[in-house]
Formats: sequence, C-alpha cells, structure tokens
Amino acid sequence: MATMDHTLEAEAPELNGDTPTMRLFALLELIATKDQFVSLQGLVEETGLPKPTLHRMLQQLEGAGLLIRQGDSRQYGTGARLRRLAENLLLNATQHGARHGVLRALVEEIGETCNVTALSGNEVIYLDRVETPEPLRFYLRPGSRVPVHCSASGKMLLSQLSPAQRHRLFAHSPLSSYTHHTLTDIDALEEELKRVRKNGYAVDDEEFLPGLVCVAVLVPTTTGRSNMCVAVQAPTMRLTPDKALHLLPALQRAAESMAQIEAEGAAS
Amino acid sequence: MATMDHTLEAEAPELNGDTPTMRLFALLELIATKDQFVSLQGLVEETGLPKPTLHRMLQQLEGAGLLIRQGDSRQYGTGARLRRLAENLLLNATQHGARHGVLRALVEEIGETCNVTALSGNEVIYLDRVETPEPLRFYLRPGSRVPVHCSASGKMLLSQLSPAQRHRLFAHSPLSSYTHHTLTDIDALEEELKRVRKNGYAVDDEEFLPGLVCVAVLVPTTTGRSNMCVAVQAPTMRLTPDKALHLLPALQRAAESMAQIEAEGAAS
DNA sequence: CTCTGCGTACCGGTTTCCGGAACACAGGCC
DNA sequence: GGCCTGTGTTCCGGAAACCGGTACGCAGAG
Repeated sequence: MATMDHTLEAEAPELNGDTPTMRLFALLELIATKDQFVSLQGLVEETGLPKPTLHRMLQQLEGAGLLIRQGDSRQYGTGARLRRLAENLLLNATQHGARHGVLRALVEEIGETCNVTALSGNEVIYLDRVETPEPLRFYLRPGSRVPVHCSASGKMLLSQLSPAQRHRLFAHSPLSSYTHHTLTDIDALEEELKRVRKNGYAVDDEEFLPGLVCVAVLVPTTTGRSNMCVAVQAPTMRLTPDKALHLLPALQRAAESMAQIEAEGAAS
Repeated sequence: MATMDHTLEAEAPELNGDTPTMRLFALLELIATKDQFVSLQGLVEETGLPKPTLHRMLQQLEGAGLLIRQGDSRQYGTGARLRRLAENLLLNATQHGARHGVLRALVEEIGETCNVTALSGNEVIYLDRVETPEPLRFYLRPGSRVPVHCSASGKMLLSQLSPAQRHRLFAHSPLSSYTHHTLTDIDALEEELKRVRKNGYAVDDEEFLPGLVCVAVLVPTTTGRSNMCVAVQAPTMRLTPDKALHLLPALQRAAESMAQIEAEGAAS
C-alpha cells in the first residue's frame, strides 16, 4: 500500500517480527502468498534481509518439512506438512461453532442440505455440512473431496483464480467426465467461469452426480480473494436449477454472516 | 521409539522440535487439530511442558495474532492471521494440485502406486504420492525419506551428480545394507549409475525392501540437471523388473507433463 | 581462463529462550 | 471469615539459539 517514495519499487514486505520465531513465521506467510516457487536471491531482494540469515531460515524451515526445495533444488515451495496444517486448521477452526450455527439456520430456512467448502490443491474439500431433514438425500461427509471442475463450489472458487493458475491446473490433466453433463472441454469451462464471475454464483446441474443439483456463492473477504463457499445441494426431484436461484438471497445472507464471523478476530 | 513404557496413558504428543521455533510451530499444529478451545492447563497435561514455558509460548503466539483468547480470556483458539495463512496456502497450491493431477492420471493408467521424489541432502524424499487401488501395497507417506543408494529414484538422481558431489555424499557415510540385493560397494554402485545414465531410467530390484520393485525416470528441466523423479513401485507379486519396463513410456509422458508445470512456475 | 552471480560454511557477539520457584486470583469447603 | 486447591501470571539467572559480516565453492557467461 501507500506507494510513496522513492528510488525503486515497493520494498514493502518488511517481514519484521520482534522475535526470531515471528520472523520465520512471516517468511512462511510471504512464501504462502506466492503461487510460484521462490529463490533465495529473490527473497533477499524482496525482504532486505541478509543473505546468510535468510539461508539459515529457509534451511530450518526445510528441515522441518514446512518447505521443500523444488526441481533444481534452488527453488522453495510449501511442503506437505504445511498443507496438512492448513487443512486441519480450516476443518477444525474453532469458530467452527459459529459457522455451524449459521449453516444450521440456513438449512432450517431453505430445507435442503448446505455445505461450507474450500479449495485445496486441485480439489474441493467440505469443511462443514448440515443435512436436510428430508429422507432422500446425498451422503457426503465433512472432510471429503470432490473434483473442482464439476462442482458448484469448485467453479465458484476457480473463477477467482488467475488464468495462469487455472491453466496450470488443467493443462496437464484432462477434465474427467462423471456424467453426460460434465464440462470436459476447457473452453466450455472457461466460458462457464466467465458466467460465474459475472453472476456471482455457480450452479452444478448434475455435472458430478446424476440427479444432484448445487448452487454456491462466495464467502466474501475484506481483503483479497476468498477461499470459502457456501453451497446448497439437493436432488433434482426437489430442486431444479431454476428453483435453486430463488435460494440465492438466503445463501448470500448466510455467506455474509460467515464473513462477519471470520472478521471477528482482529484485536490485538 | 525406545523404551516407551510406562506410568500412565499415552502421553504421546511430545511436541519436541529441536529448536524453539519448531516447538512453537508444533504447538500451533496441535492446537489446529483441536476442534475446540484449549486451556493452558490442558496443554500442560497434554504436552508435558512446564507451565511457564507454555504460557510464554501462548503469549507470544497470541501477540502475533496467530491465536486468540476466547471470552473469559482463558481459552485459546486459532486466530484470523493463521486462517488467512491457511487459505492463501491452499489457494496457491496450484502447482501441487497440477502435479497431483498428473500423478493421479498416471496411476489410473498403469494401476500401480506412483511417486514424485526429490533429492534432499543425502536422502530421497517423497514429494507426492498416489496409491494403487490394489489392496496389497507398500505404505509410505508423502514426506517420508529413503536412502539414496538403494532406491530407484535415488540412483536416478545420483546419476545426474558430478563425481565430486557423489563422492562428498558417500565419503562420510557407508552404504548401509537393507536387503541382500543392496549395493554396498561404491564401485558396484558407480557401475550401476553408469548404466542408469545410459538408459535414462533406474530400477530398484528389492534393494531397499524385500518384495518391492521400483522404476524411476527423471523429470527433465530445460536447464541443467534435474532434481525430481517420477517413479512407480509395486510388489514383485504383481510387477517384475521386466514387466516394469513396459511402463516406461507412460512414466516418461508424466515426467514430461511435470516438467512443463515446473517451467511455468519459475520467476523473479 | 577470468569474472560475476548465487548458494553455502564459519564463528564470535548478542539476543532470546528456558523453566524452577514464587506470586496472584479465583472458587469451594469447612 | 479462614483454608485449600486448581489455575493463570511474573521473576530472573543460566543456557542456548540466533545474527549477519566475511569468506569460500561452484556454476555459467564473456
């Protein structure tokens, strides 16, 4: 922020913690916001820290399995351990309670199963879920995963990524087909994503499981992109895509509530 | 490991890092796996750490915004900053997601467990892994490590190093023997590496674990040597070294895809 | 073969961390 | 009220980790 000064570029990051540990953590944060691998030299320029210091920090993080060195061993990326932490965190987040309440109220209002979802790698993961009281329903547990290109949440989240990120996900693995409605053509998917971005919601019309319809909206964030969705799902028997759109206001209200819950964590 | 014993229950967690920072991080991990708020006392009992120490740690984490105190200020939960880190991390894991997709497609094609591996220090580390659907399989987690001289990936990667580098790796640690197939003689290993370099692939014929066969190929890089492999592994019951060679084309195609992913993630 | 850019190792001075002991503040019980 | 127990908090000297200037190794470019 605050362009101001001076000689050259931003020079902003300034990963200063007041304690060594916090500096390390800040380094992790910096790397986690990159969607590409970073080099020692690049970090030196970006942070202004002395090279040996950064080298030691990276070494320590790598030794702990939080970072891994990529390819020619001079590029660092996030490690499996860090990803596991992230998934656990989102699955168990302590204000889960509050979110769950919102979700339950939503289900009570609209009468169909609702989910909170997030993107993890190339899949969508169910963070939380409240079932419809109706006897006929689809059974998927919290923690389970579904493909990204044929789920409402997946398309919603995809639409927030940069073209390069999306390309990376799909260039090398085909869009598997699950039903005859599944979008298996990249261009068709891109077209769909454009629609999603414009509308602010995404629909899955039996693209993953026959007979299953979903609608998803984003949980907004004050800053930057969001990695969470609220979505409703139901059998076509009870819910057609048309009728589903009538549920949008309720979904959006719920998403707004969740955003507020997230925001309540700013103190010092 | 070692004694275990003893007085009472599990006492398992043992969040020992060898450095203060890693202890803090382990504490974060522990809290992140909890679905509810934790108290200082509870953590004392769970970790066995002295109370003042934990108190200081929690204070530090709270000060940094990674944890927050709930309500009556004696219960800790995960903070907004940590959640933001988690979301960023998962959003930007597209590289990992793309690689994982390629790997999954490969496993689907050939039907056996496949890995992505890299050289880390003097060991081979599993970066990612997709398991075969077969019920009989070897169980190794992503992030685990195997010796370099008796694994297909290890030999493949070794063959890319300069003689000086190789010498440095082995000068100080003998070639431990794991099975009666393990190459424990430097000269024999050098001979094998020469073969590997010529063929462009490496085979592990029960050199590390009895009954385990592996074949590895390099993920090529535009520039210089590679530090990544794609490898298939299977029990001898299903896969003999001979049959494994028929899988080479598929492996190489996957490796090529990974190379392209890597190429798109280099910058600054 | 030098030259330059980057990654890596070394090491003394300084900062941070460690955790036993002691203190503070409840609430529950006589 | 006085006492006790279970918690959260503060102190502080000894020990350990971190810091980053300097120097070295190893590429690839000129």
